[in-house]
Amino acid sequence: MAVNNDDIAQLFQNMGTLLEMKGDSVFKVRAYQRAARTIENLSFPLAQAVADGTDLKNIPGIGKAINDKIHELLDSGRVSAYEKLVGELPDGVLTLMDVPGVGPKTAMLITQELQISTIEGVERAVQDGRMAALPRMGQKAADNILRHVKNLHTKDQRTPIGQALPLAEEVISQLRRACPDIGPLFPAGSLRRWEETIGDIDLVGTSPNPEQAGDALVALDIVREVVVHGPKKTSVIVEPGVQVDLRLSDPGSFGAMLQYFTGSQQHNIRLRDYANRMGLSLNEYGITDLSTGKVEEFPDETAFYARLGLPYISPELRLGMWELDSAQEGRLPDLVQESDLTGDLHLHSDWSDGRDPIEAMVVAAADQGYQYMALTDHSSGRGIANGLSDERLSEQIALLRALQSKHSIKILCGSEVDIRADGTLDYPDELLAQLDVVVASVHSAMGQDSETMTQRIIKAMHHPAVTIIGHLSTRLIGRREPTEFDLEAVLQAARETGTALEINASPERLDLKDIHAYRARELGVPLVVSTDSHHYADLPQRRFGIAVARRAWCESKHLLNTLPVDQFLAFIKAPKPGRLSVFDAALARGN
DNA sequence: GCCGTTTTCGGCCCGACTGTTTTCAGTCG
Repeated sequence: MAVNNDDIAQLFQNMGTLLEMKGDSVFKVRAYQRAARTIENLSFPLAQAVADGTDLKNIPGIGKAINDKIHELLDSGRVSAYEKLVGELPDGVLTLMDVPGVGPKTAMLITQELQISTIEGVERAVQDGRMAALPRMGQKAADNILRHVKNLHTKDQRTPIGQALPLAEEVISQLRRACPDIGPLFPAGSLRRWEETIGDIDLVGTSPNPEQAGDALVALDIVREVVVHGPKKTSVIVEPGVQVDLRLSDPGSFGAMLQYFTGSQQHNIRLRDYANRMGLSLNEYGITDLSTGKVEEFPDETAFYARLGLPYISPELRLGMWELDSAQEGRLPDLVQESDLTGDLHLHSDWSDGRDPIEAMVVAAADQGYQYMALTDHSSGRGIANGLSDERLSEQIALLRALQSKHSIKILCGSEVDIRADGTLDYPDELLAQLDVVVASVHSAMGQDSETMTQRIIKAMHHPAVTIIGHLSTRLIGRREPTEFDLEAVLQAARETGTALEINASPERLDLKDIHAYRARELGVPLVVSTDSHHYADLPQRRFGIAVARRAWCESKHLLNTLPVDQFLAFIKAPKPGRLSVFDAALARGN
């Protein structure tokens, strides 16, 4: 079986944990954890890189020892040092770490003293009093463990950003009503970095009276449970089971606070390491000159980074990967923004499974400030989505052409055509040829093996009418796993055939995902951010798609639908694969 | 285990909070 990056990252994460349990150097532990974080954020598969002869030691955080272990894993399917560690430690220690509040030390204590290796065993040990009797334990600590175990059953760990962001906005609005003297108040953490799923909601703001604001948070009706409540930090669980952390500062030091709580942890570790070498120390209150002990405060992040001799680094880039090196060298990308989009190329109406009439979608697109839009209802193979028959599509094309005279926005005739299991499309070629934009998507036979799925998608890309491949992996975040396919081969084919790939902005999809979009950009594949709107009110969801593009280090020029309408039309009117030259020319000009 | 505008050896981010503790260990982010 192929070993993917997530498998490798998990192995190193476990190695770090096991070493920590053994009491090994915390720096060694951190090295493994850093390598794990880096590997899960890589845009390319390590297995492929090794096969191509890439020196992995060029990747930050990977040195000789970890490089050797990766090679050993890829060659033999196992890592002897890891197996030895697992053998030395009690069974179940890693399992117990799944319980929040149970770290390496507690997991070791429980497994060694009570010979417990399962979550169920932990539950029983709390109930019969054995847990509380352990050294450095007590009734309260034991009860807390039980509470977390119970939560494990009810709540699955991470919240999709599409749910977390509105929830954060609701908590902010309620907190403001309850405590009007709060100043600026923003989501920080993974939400501000626009990660596709959120562990907990970090809120950061300013207040003349932070303790009062914490009290107000605890008292909100939506709060189900208080986790911690101290003078500087308050954490609660709100309905429907998401943790919210609140930190407040003086306006004068807000920049340091926001930077600190935006993270990521790896970004902050690297930034502090960098600062230390300048004789500076960073914390959430400011920057301390280590030689004088003097603390400088910063009202905003731009000033904070500037004190370190760095340009502002956008939160979407703060992963502790390559952003610091790029910042030092002045090579940070000028990231694409929502306002750069010139059109939406994936919109449904009530002709198929959308909720609104065609004209409502046209008006909504014009309201976004777009120069063009493509209506792309489903093809007939989507029986359940009320897909359009050949006749109804012909009828719709005629209607759209007629509608154009009433609107200044360019209306493009399109379709979201099914890619059938064998890679053929759901409409005859003559009909497809009449369309301006064809989004070809997989909606069926998602269980195909990787080789079949890869060939199926590539075959669709070779079709002269196919403009864009829609939601490539078909995943639904937290609900449906992505299909299996060879990303590198698909990206290669996209480039060769002049086919664009969609970043589907619907927050339940976000497909391409960030690291795949990153790889696509690296390989010069034209990308599109479309909303797949089924309702006129869905068009603003482009913000989620733009966030993915930004996390992929995309500038405006990397997206096809930032082109002015005349250039975009030139692209779709040119035959494949030569149309790529239109995109490449824009890429070279940098617009 | 990784890394280097001062180093191939000697460093390695930083603080809040809880629970069990009379001064701190463990966990989290």
